[in-house]
Amino acid sequence: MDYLKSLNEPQLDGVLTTEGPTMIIAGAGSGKTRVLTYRIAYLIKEKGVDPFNILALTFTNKAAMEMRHRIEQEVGSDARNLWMGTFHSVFARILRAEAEKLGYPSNFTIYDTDDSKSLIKKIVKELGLDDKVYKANVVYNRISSAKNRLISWQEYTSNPIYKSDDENALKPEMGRLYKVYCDRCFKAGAMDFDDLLFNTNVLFRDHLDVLNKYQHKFKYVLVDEFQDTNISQYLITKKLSSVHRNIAVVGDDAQSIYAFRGADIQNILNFEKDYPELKVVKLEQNYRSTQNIVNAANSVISRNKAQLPKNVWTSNDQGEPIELMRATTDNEEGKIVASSIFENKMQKQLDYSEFAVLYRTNSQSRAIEEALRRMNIKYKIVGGLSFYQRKEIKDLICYLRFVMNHQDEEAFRRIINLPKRGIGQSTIDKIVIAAFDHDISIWEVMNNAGSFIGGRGAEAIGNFVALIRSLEIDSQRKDAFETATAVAKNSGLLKELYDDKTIEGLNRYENVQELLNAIKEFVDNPEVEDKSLGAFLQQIALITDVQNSNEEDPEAVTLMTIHSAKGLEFKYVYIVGMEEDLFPSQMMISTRADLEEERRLFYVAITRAQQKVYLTYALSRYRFGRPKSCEPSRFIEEIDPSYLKVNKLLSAREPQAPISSNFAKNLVSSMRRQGQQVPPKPLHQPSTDFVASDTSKLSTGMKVEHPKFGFGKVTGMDTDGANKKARILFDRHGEKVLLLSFAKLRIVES
DNA sequence: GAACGACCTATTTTT
DNA sequence: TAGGTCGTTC
Repeated sequence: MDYLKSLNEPQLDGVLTTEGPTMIIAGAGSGKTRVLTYRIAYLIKEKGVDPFNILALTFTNKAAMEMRHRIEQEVGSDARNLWMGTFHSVFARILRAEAEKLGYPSNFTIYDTDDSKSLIKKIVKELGLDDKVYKANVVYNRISSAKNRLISWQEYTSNPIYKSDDENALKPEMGRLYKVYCDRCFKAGAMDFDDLLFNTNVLFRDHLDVLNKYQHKFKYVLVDEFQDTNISQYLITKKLSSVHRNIAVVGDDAQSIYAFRGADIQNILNFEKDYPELKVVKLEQNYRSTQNIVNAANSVISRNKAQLPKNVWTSNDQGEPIELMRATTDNEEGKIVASSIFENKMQKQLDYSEFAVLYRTNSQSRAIEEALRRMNIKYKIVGGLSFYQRKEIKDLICYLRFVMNHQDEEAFRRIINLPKRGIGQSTIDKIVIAAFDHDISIWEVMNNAGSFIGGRGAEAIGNFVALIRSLEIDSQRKDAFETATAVAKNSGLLKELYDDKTIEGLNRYENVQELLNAIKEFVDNPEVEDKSLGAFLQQIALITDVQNSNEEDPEAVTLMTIHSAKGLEFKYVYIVGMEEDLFPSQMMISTRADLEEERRLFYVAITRAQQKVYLTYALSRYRFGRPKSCEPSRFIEEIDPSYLKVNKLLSAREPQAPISSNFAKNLVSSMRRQGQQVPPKPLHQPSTDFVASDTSKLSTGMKVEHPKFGFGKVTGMDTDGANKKARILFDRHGEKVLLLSFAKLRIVES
């Protein structure tokens, strides 16, 4: 029990209170993961609980992997039998075992967001609706939020409230879209991410024998990041733990930042009502940050009304105050941040990996990236396009999906003519229409292509069907790696990429090889029992994040949104774009009136830092193409001034621009009153490397450099209103990207 | 199917 | 401003 000695009293309480409902409120940096892992280790080692009877749920793959790793360190290979993973992966596993009860094939496909949206786009088109009114994004979000609240399409279409909501929003056909979308997914033998939870609820509601089985199996249920659960997830855990009632939830209401996708902070605020005998443990000691950081964070979050009472404190050093820096423009903000990072690294002898720059929106990364690049500081961006979203990867995966599930419509559309085999849009339309007319599946139509389609199309389809058939037979005899290799080779995908000798083509070929390597690793992993292609597909369908631990670079600064920073920590944290309407986001406040969630987001951002926080804002920022003058964020004012310092060393000279904001004026006068030295405004220096190019100087064939995309080639010109834009081809993740740009280019070669 | 011109749109994000 | 998309033309 040595491992328990390092814990403080409440942490120990959190570990030892194994029986009955427990809620662990874990402040930022309070050792939450530690308590969770030790709790599981304690159950297994000291209480002799079979790992098979423990269910531990997390939100992200990263969190699940980290916890599994740490538990393995404590309890060894026993941990293998733990039921631990993300909500989606655990319930996908259960659904796969019980799929037939819901009318799904056990090898059902999991649609990712791209699949779902492209299906919605098609449905909108097929129903003859206006795709500007029914935007795929909006429809998807509406359906998703209904599913997350466990509102089926039947309920949705019959409830007058939703109907009048949609009518008021001038989207009266939303219910119909919801229904058709569900029908199509079902026919395709596919579940989207939300279905994995929705259908688990259906399964447990309609099949009490199944519920009963899992209720008795899972004697101990643990939920991490509980503040992020939605209703659907909450009800599943509630049902599962209703027999043994050993449910432990761990979370921090102050860090609930996912309401926009259905997370309900009420789950954590009302947990006590569902479990009157609830034991509440509060982890309030912060081990991560300095006193200044903890206190500043507290002073901000205490303004929220909806929260559980707690007092986060630390016995760490007082540390340096939070430092506020002002820039005149967004580009200058980047420069200030870059040079501050450089100075700190040199003075304190730190690695660049100990710095993070956090922003509210992804678009803010541009200015920071440019500045870092100019100073030759390496950086990595978290988020963005993941490996599995790259075209060539998704192509191959869709092949694999279709081999496993011939009903998978999205996969079918993607691969039917890839590589080109003479099956054009008209043939595809014929297939889909025939399937619809005869109420049979697309696969059945293709199997009888002669009678439904005829002609040359039928022959091409016949070859395709034969290919898929032979691959299917392979998949029944061989493991995932052998099957995938056969698919890549026999489909002609690999050859097509191999024949492409351009740099991008080589890249794509390597990416496909990398995917095959990943499958090989999966097959060779002794812990994996089921080495079939289906098992592999199930696993990767739920991996969506880019985080690749072997890509760790100690010499790179991390750039990311605040959302993706959750759960991480850095010595130095720069929070940029501290401007009203940007952070807090104007949209968030005007459409959802949710200032409190924005404040929690700010809280999350500050509490990532171990040693020091910098806040920066610009007086002017490009937004939607136009420079816009900005007010400093209200969150700056909300920090107790005793933990805040205004930087004095930004520049030696007074700038020309007048102080434009009242807040800045007030700040300056209050500093003068307190006898502090007022910082001079920073000097604006126009960039010399990348100048806004006069498009008349550009012409087809020129090689240009873009600060973000690197080198590209001008392929032509484009008229956009009164402007001329250059059309430039860049290579991004192996995909060609056409950029229509008329600024920030450097001519490399005419 | 590339090239061209015209037009539209614009959070946060895990699974 | 950056970026996408779509119909028309060659």
